Amino acid sequence: MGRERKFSTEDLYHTTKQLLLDHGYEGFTFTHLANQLDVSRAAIYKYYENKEELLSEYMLFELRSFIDDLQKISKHRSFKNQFNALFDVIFNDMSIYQIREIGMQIASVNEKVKKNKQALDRLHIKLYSSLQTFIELGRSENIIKNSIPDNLFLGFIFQTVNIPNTSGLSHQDWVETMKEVICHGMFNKEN
Amino acid sequence: MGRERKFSTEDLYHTTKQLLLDHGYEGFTFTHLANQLDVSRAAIYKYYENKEELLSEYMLFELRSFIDDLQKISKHRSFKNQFNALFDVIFNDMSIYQIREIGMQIASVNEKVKKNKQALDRLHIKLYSSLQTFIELGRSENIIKNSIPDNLFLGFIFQTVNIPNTSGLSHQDWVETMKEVICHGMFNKEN
DNA sequence: GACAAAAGTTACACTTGTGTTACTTATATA
DNA sequence: TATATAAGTAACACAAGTGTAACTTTTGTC
Repeated sequence: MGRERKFSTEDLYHTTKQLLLDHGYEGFTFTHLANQLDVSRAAIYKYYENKEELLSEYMLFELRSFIDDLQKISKHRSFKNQFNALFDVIFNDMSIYQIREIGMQIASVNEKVKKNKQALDRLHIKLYSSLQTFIELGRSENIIKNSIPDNLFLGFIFQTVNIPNTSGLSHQDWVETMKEVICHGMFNKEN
Repeated sequence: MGRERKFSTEDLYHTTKQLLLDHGYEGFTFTHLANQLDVSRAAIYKYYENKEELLSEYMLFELRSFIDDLQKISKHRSFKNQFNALFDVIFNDMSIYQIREIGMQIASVNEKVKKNKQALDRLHIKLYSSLQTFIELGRSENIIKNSIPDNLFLGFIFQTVNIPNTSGLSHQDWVETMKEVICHGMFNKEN
């Protein structure tokens, strides 16, 4: 019972993401959010005590769905296939890396937020260990260079997502060139 | 004449940079800045009409000194030497890329800010054309792969700066590994 | 020593955002 | 159809940031 909602959780998360990417953590306000959703600000307080609570819940959602996508990668047997699948996941939604950085700014203003942040930490470890097995596969297949530390390998892959494609290349060509660079570098072989 | 200043422009820029990196563009306030500098907020208004004016002036300073550093690179003859020098410049101050992104958010609130932003645009073009000749040298020496667009080449180099070094490697080793990856990729040759 | 000028402060009016309370509106179901 | 209940709003008190005007403090120079 009760009346129909004017905005779904999906609406809310979508708008939240947009506002975070446009204005950053400190620029994100309930006032903006309510205006975008075309509801009163107080309506949002029916569901979340404050901005930290909303953002931590949103981050949990975002990280969970990203990990879900990542898990599917392990279904591929060879490292090469997993590598290609990873790129598909990352380039499917190019904002995970930025969003994750924003998530770290959330202050633990109450117990619920504290718990959400702990849950985020646990998910983060899960994410990392999921990627760890991916890297180990690459090392056992003797594909990844031994001189490269794990976090450099991951950092490189995740940072490439943030390079804006202003080259005129199609998305597909762009991603392929990116892969080529990550695998074999930007210099010709003899150098 | 007049009394001694409590804070230098250098102090101000240094604190500005720190606040920008810590709180982002929307989190940067005159109130914070004044507190950090241990002066009254009104004192800052003696020199800058508003936050946009201060930030655009700061950005000009930052970009100018970066371009100065870059210009020195062209003194090296070979592409390889220029490439190494570029890395030294970029890793000397790892925040340029982030700062530049923040600079784009400045609103043209008055004529002075408008002019500063135009000056920033011109400097940005100067920066890009300076890097352009660097890339052209690399292409003419047949070192850079033809398949790689200019902006991907530059994007890769500038994004690597943002990868946090949590590997335990020394700064020097980290930078060297980074170079290796950019030049020849993360995969072993046979793959 | 007086005084111009630069540097700094205090205080005020204003704007934007927060969190809460008391209220109204809509709807499933008993 | 009445009614419990969930959804939504309006309004208030408060906090933080902005921009400005009137003031005081310091210092070099005549």
